[in-house]
Amino acid sequence: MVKRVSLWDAGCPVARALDVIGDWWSLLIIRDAFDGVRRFSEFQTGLGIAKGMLATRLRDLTERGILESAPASDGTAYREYVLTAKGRGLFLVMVALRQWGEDHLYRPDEPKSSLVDTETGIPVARLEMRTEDGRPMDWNNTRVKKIEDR
Amino acid sequence: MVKRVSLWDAGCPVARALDVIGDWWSLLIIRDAFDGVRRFSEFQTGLGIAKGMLATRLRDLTERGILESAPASDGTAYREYVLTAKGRGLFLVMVALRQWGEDHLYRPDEPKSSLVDTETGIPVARLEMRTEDGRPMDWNNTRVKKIEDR
DNA sequence: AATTCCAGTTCTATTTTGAAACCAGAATCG
DNA sequence: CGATTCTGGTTTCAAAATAGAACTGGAATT
Repeated sequence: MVKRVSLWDAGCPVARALDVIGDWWSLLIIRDAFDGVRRFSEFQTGLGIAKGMLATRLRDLTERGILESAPASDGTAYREYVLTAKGRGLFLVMVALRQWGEDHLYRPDEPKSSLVDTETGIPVARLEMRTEDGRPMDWNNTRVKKIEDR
Repeated sequence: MVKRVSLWDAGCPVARALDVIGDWWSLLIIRDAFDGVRRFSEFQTGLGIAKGMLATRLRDLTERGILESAPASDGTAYREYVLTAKGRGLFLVMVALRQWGEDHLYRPDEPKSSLVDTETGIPVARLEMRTEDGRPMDWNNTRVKKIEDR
């Protein structure tokens, strides 16, 4: 069927994640889902995606357990797509992408949106990496440790 | 005539980020770069990517300031590709993807690799989101605030 | 000097995508 | 109620991206 390369079996969690949500549209659909978009037509007009693409993406994301379809909340007989727990788990990925985008992809004079606490309006702090015992950590102090199974 | 869609101008940092690194191969190349891969042939055999694809991806990533090409460190006349500061800024995206992948894409009995401190071997802690004043935060407590500039 | 290695480019066949036309069932209008 | 529009797709087709193989030319190795 799909001749496109997959690195699922390489055993790298990053490769697996990209296998699931690494195509062009998936993360944008998920971003919109985090923003409260639920209906086919909302995704379609909001993203400017072709309907055929959207249909297959929504189906794939649903099959993969990232979205699920539920009866529409407005009482109509239609259905809507909402994030599952697994899908909501991608929020930190979105935040990381957002922070990187804000840092590197805006001219200084360009207006930016920002992510804030709904109640207080206080912005989200930068994500940071620490060891499990709480010490700050830097990318060049890390390595990937293969765990032999069992 | 049919241009591939770009959401750069939507003003969303996530959309911009995906515009730059959102295609199928880029993040995998960047992942390998974080793992110390530098040479064309290393990327190529490591990823199983077609040479033509790799060549255009490396060019694009270089043009976009994520990689830069430098004289080879082994003394030969070849060149190698290394992450710029902007590229290294994607580390948290990788960590977020990795943690999500570990959480949701492995069967319980499957071996996983993990990211640890080079010195101590202590694993990296889970990323978490906090407000700037240090209170933990959840995805459903956030909203995107548009900033009108100037 | 001949051979192999490296980093590509070029070519072609196959997939994927984007856009538009079409469609059936649900909802809305008059 | 019947006619019309809305919703959520599917089908169709051309254009673009991709995988893979063959080819290239300079660098390194023998």
